[in-house]
Amino acid sequence: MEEMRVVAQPNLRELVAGRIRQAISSGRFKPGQRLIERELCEMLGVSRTSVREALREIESEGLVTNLPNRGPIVAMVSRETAESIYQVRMSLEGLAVRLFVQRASDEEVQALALAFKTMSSTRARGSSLTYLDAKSAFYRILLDGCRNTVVSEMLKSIHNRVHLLRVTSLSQKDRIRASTEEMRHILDAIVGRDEQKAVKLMEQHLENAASAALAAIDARDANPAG
Amino acid sequence: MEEMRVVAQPNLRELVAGRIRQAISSGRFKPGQRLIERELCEMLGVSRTSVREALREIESEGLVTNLPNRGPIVAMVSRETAESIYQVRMSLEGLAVRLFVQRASDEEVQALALAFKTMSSTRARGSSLTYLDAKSAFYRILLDGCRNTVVSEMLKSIHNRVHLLRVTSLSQKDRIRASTEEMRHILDAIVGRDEQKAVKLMEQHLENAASAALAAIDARDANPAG
DNA sequence: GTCAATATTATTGTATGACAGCCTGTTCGT
DNA sequence: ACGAACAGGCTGTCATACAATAATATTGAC
Repeated sequence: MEEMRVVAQPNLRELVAGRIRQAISSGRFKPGQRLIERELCEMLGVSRTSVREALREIESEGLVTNLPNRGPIVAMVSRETAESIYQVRMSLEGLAVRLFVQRASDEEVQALALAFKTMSSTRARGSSLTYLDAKSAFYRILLDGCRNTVVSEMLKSIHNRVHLLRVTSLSQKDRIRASTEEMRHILDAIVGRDEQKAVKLMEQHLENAASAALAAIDARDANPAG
Repeated sequence: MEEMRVVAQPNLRELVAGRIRQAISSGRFKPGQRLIERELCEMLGVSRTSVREALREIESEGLVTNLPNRGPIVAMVSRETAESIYQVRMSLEGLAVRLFVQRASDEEVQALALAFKTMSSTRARGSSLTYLDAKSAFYRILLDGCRNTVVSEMLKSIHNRVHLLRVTSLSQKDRIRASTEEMRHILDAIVGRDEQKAVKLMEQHLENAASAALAAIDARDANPAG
């Protein structure tokens, strides 16, 4: 047994989907922007077949909207949809945190604590990019520790859609600081294996996050500049 | 303005996806069965392009699993996955019922009551098919009344995956009766606009449903016949 | 006769080219 | 300036092709 392949090699289409996803999440492709198949093909050096299948996948994640006979555009998240997203997020992250407390090993809890530390220290220096990376790492550990692939998948999708908003954390420095503080408390509850408390704190945290995000959206929508 | 088209005409690929979905949900395609592209093409009279794109869509809903270089099979839901599905379902239907109580108009509540009546009466005569149809109708009203498209979409997907189990309601007659009784109480709470109670009852209901389903799965897995 | 090596086949994964149909913007006639 | 014909771009779908891979059948050794 030379090699145990655990991670299935991704298809070309998976790779393409990943690249497009990243371009959207990173803000390189902006909401409302058309995604023209030919351009994506040239940009990625693959055929329309692969691009189209990748787009179907991303579409079902809600990152892309398909206008009939017009083609795909980067999804534009309305205020209503944003509200819906946050409601679902609250519900599912509540579940996730509860499962994590119930199921995660002490090592996983420790890894989560470390990830939080990294996160809060990257916050100190500027570079909002690495802050988001650290936050992603934090969530990855949380979702893995749940041992529930369904909630994991759904929350990954939800998080991508939240990134699409790109109004939350970035715009309000105060909110980042408060958010980190809230997460510290959540972490404490997790470390103390206090299920109820962790869930409650997570829900409050997301309630606050939602308020901030929705306020930012309202500002955006009121502002003609977009 | 002769006609206000509200419902976008479905693409060919959407139609194909719908047909395949239906074939899976109805049990015509059984878990583990290979879905060979050529056969689907012939069966539906469309090209591989359309079939493949439809399969991508269904795959991301969890109804189909893609084996690398082997192609898609109807998803086989393991006990673990079933547990995960029910945990998520509990969480999201809790949210759904809460939103419905908060937001649904009196007309919608009444429609829900009617749908339940239909459901419980179809239960009296045999025909488990129409019972499931009536149950679908009930849920459609519930999800529409939520005014949260995100939870709606996710629960549709979850319900499809639950159908895939096909061990829940059908196998145990007692369970159907008890389930209907539980739903009656949920409905009562909804009609009374008692949010807390409705959510709690729904969670209990799904807890019971999960127990029954998991027990049936354990029986299935213990039985070599499959 | 059994097992390993090899050939065969079936099917996917991807690319290419084609074309009708739908939008959009433009030009042209009036 | 206003609406109608026109042109271009893009999607939606089909057909075809072919390499890569997995499953199956076949051969051959012992």
